[in-house]
Amino acid sequence: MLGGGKSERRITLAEVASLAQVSSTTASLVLNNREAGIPAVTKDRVTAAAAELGYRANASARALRRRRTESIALITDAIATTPYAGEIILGAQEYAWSHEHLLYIVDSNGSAEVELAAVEAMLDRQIEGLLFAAMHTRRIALPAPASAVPTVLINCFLDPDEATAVEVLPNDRAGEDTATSLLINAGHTRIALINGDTGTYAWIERRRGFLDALHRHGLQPDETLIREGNWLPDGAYQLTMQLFAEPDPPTALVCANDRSAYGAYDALRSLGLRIPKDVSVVGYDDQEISRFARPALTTMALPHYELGRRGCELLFSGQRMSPTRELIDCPSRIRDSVAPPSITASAASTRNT
Amino acid sequence: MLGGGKSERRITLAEVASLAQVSSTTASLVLNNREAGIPAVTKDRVTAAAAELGYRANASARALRRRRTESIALITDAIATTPYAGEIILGAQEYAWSHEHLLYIVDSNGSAEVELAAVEAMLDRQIEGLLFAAMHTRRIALPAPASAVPTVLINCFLDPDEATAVEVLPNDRAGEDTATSLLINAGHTRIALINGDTGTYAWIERRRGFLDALHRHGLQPDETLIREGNWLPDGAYQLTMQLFAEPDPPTALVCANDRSAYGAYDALRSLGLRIPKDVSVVGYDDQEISRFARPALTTMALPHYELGRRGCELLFSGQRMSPTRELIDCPSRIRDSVAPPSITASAASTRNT
DNA sequence: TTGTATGCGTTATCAC
DNA sequence: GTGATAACGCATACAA
Repeated sequence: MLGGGKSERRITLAEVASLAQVSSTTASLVLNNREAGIPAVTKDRVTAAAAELGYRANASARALRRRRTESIALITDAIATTPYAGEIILGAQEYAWSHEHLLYIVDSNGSAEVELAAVEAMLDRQIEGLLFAAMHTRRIALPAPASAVPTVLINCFLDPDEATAVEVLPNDRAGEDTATSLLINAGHTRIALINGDTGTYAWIERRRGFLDALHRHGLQPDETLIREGNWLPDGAYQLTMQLFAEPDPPTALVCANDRSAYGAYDALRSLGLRIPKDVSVVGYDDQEISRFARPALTTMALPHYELGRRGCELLFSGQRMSPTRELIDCPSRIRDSVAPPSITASAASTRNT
Repeated sequence: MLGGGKSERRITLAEVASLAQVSSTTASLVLNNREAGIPAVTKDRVTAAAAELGYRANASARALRRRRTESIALITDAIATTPYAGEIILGAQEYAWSHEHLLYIVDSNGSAEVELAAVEAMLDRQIEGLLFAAMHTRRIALPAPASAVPTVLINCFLDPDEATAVEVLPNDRAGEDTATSLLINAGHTRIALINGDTGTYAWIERRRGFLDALHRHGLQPDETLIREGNWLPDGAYQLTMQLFAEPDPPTALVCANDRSAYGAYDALRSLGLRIPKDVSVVGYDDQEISRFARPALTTMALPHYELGRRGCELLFSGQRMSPTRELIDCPSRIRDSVAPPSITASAASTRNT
């Protein structure tokens, strides 16, 4: 398999040296910019010879000798399921590239077995660092051999008990705080939270952020306005219908993800309520289509690219990797789904009480 | 940068051989399953020693010697901009993995300079094959050095003049034919095409497929029903409004991409037309949100994963790579946006003539 | 059946 | 300043 292409043998350092009439030692010195005080003439002869022959160092030989491969690896779960999460890869790759490193990538599909095998395959290849990334923020376990090499976790984290790695996570808490504050600053006081399933990082942190915002603005959270769906439009649709069937409905909805916001949109529309005139809505995740929704959805973006980039940066920073958790802010995407509460809507809701 | 991890020195073959009390030759033979007629006892001693020490071959040394790295590279443009296009990476990576190869990845961001540098960096590392992938189907140019190694183009193609590579592309033509046929089989005869900008592969092929379907079913294409937008909702919105402002409007819309379909949805909704009761709509691309749209959009999926996988498979197949173009079918996603034309709608359109 | 010797291409050591 | 020479870890031709 994988037979060869135009296999012209590659030029070796020895050939360059020979053409330049120096030893390969000198050639190596020159081509690696080891300022060992080599006269310019010699230098020029070597570089000229290298250029003429189109010499490029054999990375395998160099790696064997130097014990450095200038490669790192990124191990992910389920790349494909999350649109735009691929930007994590991009961020990591671009940072690595800008530091003369290349990136290997393996998607484990969530299989611990594959993860382990992948780490071993990478270590065999003498990679210099390891990046683990999850497409949805979640807890993971590190394959044991990973400890042989600096490791950074991107959008995932270890069991706090054995938290022994550098972690980079989106600041969902601050993000939902921001989103909620958008509503509060617009004048809303009865704000519902449509969350997803219980237990995940996003669920916990976004809920916290929601409550943070209320508290900071001196608003009492109303537990009856905090609901749990399934992160999907249909769940949010149901919840929205319920919320507005009850007395004193909210004037604004914090949907913990965009998909839920779409469900809420549908529900509100079928109730004859206008967005944002009658009800304001914010989402989370900034899915592509949110920009095109009508009205365009105000939401928080996940900093996928930045997570990948920063994770890689931390890996390269090479400080003796004291276990830390770094939070990356989620930028807001302010669009058209938020407005001040309408008199009538709030009056109506008051009347219903 | 990138200082070390727990740098326990790795076990070498020599150490295994020494523990097993054989020469490194024998150890090598055993561990590489070279059935050179080595007695089971010796074999066992070696494998036991290797296991005990946790020996794993140094891939750099092996690559230097064998001249094979068991690595390939994927060079992409703009991974991030297309949701789900990342599946190309996944498909390629999984196929490579299942054949004991690892995948390097570089995103060139469309820069020819980066592409060239990437190819050279990859060749330095003695990769065995090269994959080029574009996130939107398009023509690309291959950096010259790429010819040193087998190369496959995924979702992109060369200038036909110098078509000298293996190409794997989505069969947009057959796909749009299928989509259009869905409408025709439902009974529609006045079908409009809302296409994107002029000139791209998708534009050309989807248009062809649309016409193919009409012809095959004995329908005369009506040029006034073939419109060009901008692949975006707003363009499709305008076009839809125009189409339905004219006499004898269509009863069904073939939108050449899902985003256009969303724009059409909005336009139809604002015209008070119901989907699919009054007007049927099909899209193309199967964006995530199409599943959640109301009604759920019938559309064609791009076979990203399969493109990546098949591309990699062709690379490995290693046939002397005669330049070929292989088309991968786009699976249909049949949902709720297609229905037979309503009597009133078709009656109305006839009346208007 | 197994071991010795050599080379893969590069870099490091240490003379000159 | 420059050049032999050895060594990185492994695989193989050849010898025994």
